[in-house]
Amino acid sequence: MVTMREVAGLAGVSITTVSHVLNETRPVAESTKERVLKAIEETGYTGDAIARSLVTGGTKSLGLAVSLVSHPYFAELIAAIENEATSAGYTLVLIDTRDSADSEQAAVRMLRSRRVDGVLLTPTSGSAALPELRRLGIPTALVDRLTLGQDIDQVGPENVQATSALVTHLAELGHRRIGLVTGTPGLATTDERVLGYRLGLGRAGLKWDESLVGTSLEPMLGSVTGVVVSDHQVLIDVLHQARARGVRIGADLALVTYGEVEWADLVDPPLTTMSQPVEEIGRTAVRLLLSRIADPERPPETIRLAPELKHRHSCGCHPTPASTTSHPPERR
Amino acid sequence: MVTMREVAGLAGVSITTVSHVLNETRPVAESTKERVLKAIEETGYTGDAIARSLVTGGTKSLGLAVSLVSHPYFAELIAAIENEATSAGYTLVLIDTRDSADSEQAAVRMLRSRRVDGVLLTPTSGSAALPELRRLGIPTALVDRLTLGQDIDQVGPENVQATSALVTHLAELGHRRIGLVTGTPGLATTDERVLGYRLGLGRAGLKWDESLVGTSLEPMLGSVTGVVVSDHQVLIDVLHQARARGVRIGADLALVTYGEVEWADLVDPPLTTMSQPVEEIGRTAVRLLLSRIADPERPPETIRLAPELKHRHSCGCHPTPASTTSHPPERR
DNA sequence: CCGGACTGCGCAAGCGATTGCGTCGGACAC
DNA sequence: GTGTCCGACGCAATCGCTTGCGCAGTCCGG
Repeated sequence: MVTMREVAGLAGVSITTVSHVLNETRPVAESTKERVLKAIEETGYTGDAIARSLVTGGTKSLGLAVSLVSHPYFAELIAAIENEATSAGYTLVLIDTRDSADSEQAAVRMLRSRRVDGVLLTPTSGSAALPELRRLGIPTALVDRLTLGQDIDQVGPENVQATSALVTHLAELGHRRIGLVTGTPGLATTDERVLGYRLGLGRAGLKWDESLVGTSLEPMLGSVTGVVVSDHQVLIDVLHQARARGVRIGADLALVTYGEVEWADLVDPPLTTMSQPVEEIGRTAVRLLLSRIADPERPPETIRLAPELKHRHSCGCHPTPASTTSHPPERR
Repeated sequence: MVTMREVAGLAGVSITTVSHVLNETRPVAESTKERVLKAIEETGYTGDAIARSLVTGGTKSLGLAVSLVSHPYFAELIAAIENEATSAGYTLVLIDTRDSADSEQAAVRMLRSRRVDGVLLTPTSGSAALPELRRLGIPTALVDRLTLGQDIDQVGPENVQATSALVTHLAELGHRRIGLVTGTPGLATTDERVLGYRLGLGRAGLKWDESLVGTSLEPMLGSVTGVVVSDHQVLIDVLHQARARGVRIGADLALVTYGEVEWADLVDPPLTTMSQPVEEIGRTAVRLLLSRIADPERPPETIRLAPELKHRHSCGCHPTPASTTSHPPERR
């Protein structure tokens, strides 16, 4: 690698000067500056982030510790994060938490030893890494899966009201027995959606029935006329199960779902989905983290971004501008 | 951050000893070793990869420079790569090439300054970064998009024979006018698939017709009875276009496609796809890169992994064990 | 002609690790 | 008792950069 010493030699100055022209940290005579710049050009000098970090303390890098396997919007989210980070001059160090507390712990340790300036984390349930990060005062922002506490920066979708709205929609269409198929139990996101489901039930004057909630459609198949699917992963299962049982979505079973998938309008019937602002979540997370790095004393923020209902046909009603305000027929 | 000095102080030894017990680079008395380990435990010492790298030269990190936006299997690929890298003790530095030569150049510069031990690259067309990497002798492996030359390590799908097989399948079903809808022109992958398409045409005794090849289904809609879709991105467009025009896939138009998407069997009809061994591509790429890092003199390898035909219904034939060997009716 | 202010740079001390070389005891052979 | 060897460990240089301090000139007012 070409070092500052070489550049300095070529330009006939000290490495001090080279450093100063590079960082513009003190005035350098125009003519000298030019010589240095030329030398840099000639040698193809890139600088050594390692050495620089050693002395400055910062690394201009952010750790991204997420669960690669289980994140439905992973690609989009990561792209948004990468963009935002890069344009702020930060590099991303990616590491998979594998959705296990141990891996997560190891991942964070790794990031710590790599001295990242901040960590973007999608915590697993029972995360031990989170308290550790806080104890060490490492700037951290949570993405997508949030904690109940308000004492840390976090960004994620609004789940309670949104899920409630999904239930409400089905109820307004006349459904009285509405099921909920959830994703991985124990995750904050899952819990919140269950909560929203109950809320929606309550608002529609319907009663909670434990047998209508589960991680699979199968058990509730006979007893339900509408179903809310709370997770992308599980959506695919649900669709398979319905097909296997000959249940026609939209006709026999109204379905509304989380997971704005690219194929939502390619299946039959097109899926009515709750679409999350993934990109905005990613962007916001990075901003939050960067602003915390800049000012560690700033009070933590919890940001909930509202998802958007994409009204299509799987809920059983054909989307017309005012469809949800009409009085649908009573069912069952 | 807790440094080796603190640990050494606590254990009552020199930092030299701490370093040696950590790296097992020279024998240390059992009792001393224990004291050091205990001190490490107590302080929560993680080591400082930055400082370590400065002296050792290596960083135990790999740069992953891919196009985030345009990579269909991105999530899977990256997960595979992350896994393999992590289990080899390497960390991933992720950066988006944005599929532009300039961004790519900047990305690689960045990785260079971060002193990654090797680079995994999905080159853009007209990549300037590639020659630079080679000139500097930075270990590099190409993923997914390959170059024609054999003088660099690279892993990707086999495209020519696979595309040819797709065409052959349609031809065997009796189609005489078979179109090709391609992804981004100029990419090596696209070129290879076009080549495979011609090859398949030739094998079936069909003639190349320029008007049957393009990046959109629309123009060839009337004149074609079967179509090969060479890219995930474009597949969605094609499906939309077909739907908009009232063309029934499988019945009016036989379709075979690249892009083994998770929803392939959820649409109607289920899609016959060429499924790429994404995970294996990722794993292999990392292995190739690591082995190059270990032995820079090893001759470069080009590895093509064969995709697998997932036979479903969109090609117009119902998949039965021996369906492709039967004699289908002549069409058109 | 002198002193102070300013401009333009270089010296050298770190940053936190690794590692070649040395030192220091004690065991053992003679 | 002395020499040798070996096991167990510490000293200090080094990696490439940043940055506090200080020094040499120049310019200008008094």
